Amino acid sequence: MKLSEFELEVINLMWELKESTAPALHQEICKTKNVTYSTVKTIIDRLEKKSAIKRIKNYGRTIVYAPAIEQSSLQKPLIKTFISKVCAGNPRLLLNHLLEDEKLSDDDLAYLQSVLDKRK
Amino acid sequence: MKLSEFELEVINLMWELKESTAPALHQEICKTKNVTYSTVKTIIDRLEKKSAIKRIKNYGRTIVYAPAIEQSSLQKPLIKTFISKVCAGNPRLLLNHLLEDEKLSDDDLAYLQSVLDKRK
DNA sequence: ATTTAATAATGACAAGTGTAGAGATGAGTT
DNA sequence: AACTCATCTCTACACTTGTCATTATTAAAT
Repeated sequence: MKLSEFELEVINLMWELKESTAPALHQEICKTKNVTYSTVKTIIDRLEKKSAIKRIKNYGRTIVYAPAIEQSSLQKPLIKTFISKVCAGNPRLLLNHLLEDEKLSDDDLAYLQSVLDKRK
Repeated sequence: MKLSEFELEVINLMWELKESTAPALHQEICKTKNVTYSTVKTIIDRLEKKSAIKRIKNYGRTIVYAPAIEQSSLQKPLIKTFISKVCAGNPRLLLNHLLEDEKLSDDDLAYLQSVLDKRK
């Protein structure tokens, strides 16, 4: 399955919220981008056509959607592709960004350390 | 600047090779994908129009191209976007892939260790 | 029961992308 | 000088993507 950037943005919200509606997602997205309800709904429709999300119930006429695929099932191939395409043979920058800008949990750090120990 | 996936693939080769020609790049890409010379040349033309690569000389009629932008100038924003879009708040999988599948140099590992030490 | 305001469905369009064929052109070969 | 083959240039086309307007529909308010 291949999702566009915008589709990815929407399904990410969906994973975060567990379930949501078109009006709610529109509001959420409007915090960062100025797009109409129509635009967001189109993306939702496309996600549905791709079977990435599904309708689970209704509030009045409002459709409630939920993810139909797992986050990791999308992440894995994307990560592989990204690293090979963007960081081809030179992962240092990525590493750097991860360590400096992302908030790694203590758990993540401990994991990192354990891997490093093994490598020695 | 925004490059498509295919454009990215080609300019990555270019960074690796320092300079190259359409026929050479075509051959290289054919190792993994079955595309015609025309297709590859179109991508090269688009990269040129976007000023991502430039002509530096000729061998006979064959044009030699070289990157016109730095690898890191593209990587940085892409990495930021990617992590926020794909790994939204959950960088563990990415970390994992980096550590397990990518060949990190000793230098990279030492760097990692030094960052970890500082965090303690 | 009517009206209204919100939500959904449909259709559309320009730009970008992957893909390639056809024709021009010229460097090297005979 | 003529020819040929590799390479370049130009054009094209279907598909995806971001974007939205319009129209249909119906729950809720009057």
